[in-house]
Amino acid sequence: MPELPEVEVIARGLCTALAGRSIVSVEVPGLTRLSESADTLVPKVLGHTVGRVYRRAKVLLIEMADGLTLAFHLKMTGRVVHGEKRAAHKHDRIMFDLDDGSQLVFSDMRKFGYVRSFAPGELENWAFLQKAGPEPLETSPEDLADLIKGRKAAIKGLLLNQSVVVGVGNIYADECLFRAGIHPASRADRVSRAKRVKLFSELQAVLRQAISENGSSISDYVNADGDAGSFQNSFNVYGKKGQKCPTCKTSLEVAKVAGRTSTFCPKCQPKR
DNA sequence: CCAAGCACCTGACGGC
DNA sequence: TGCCGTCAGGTGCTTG
Repeated sequence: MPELPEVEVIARGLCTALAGRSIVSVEVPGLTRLSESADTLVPKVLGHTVGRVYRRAKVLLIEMADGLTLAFHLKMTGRVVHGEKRAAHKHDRIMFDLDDGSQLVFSDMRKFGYVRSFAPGELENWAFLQKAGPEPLETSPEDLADLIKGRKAAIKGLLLNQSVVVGVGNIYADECLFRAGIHPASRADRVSRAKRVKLFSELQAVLRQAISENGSSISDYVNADGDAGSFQNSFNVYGKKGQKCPTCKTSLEVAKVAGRTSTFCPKCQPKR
């Protein structure tokens, strides 16, 4: 999926494209899993005008002028694309026709993603957001470092844990651990505070750079205009098992950490 | 409380 | 070719 940078890029693109547009009709082709039935979702959104589009954690939020909010979680393969009205494609889940003739399409090959609606004021009561940790780009590296102080879990698992800090997935976890020189399986309580601060500084840098490069496209991700990102060209380690470390030329290795494939340099990211 | 493992889905790819 | 196992950007639930 789209991690924080990808959802942020989609949200920024949609905010410009959708603000002021109203929803004139909704199609639900091959529906499999909305969090509520199309019968109740569709009437709620018809006729509403988009106020703004933004992101919280990895969730894309389309807020209508009256406060009604649509929340999209893209999970692994979800896409939200705005463009000219077209016929439904194979994995399209819900299509919103807008008053200027354009169309917003949510598609999701693996069907893990979902769309749900919140009445004005209800969003803040959503359990998913209530248990979500802080935004990594709106919190100091020092404060983030202190959040995992003393934890015995693998540091990568904590990066991926959305109740610790939001927005980080497998790509950006591996990339910031490499930049900070920390082995993904290191217990957080065995990593010095200076190293932890370094880790979150690097996390911020990598997220900001990824946003500026339109996100990372492995196979599914495209932005709101349907275009791929380019940050995948800047990966140091993610998906590069067996290739040479860009710093020391050692062959990159993989390990399962917190259930996820983790690629790292055994020399630059020593386990201790 | 924490962490691990599996479940949810479809498709792509590599090995035989 | 085809079948089978493995893997994939995430999260939620169950189990220990």
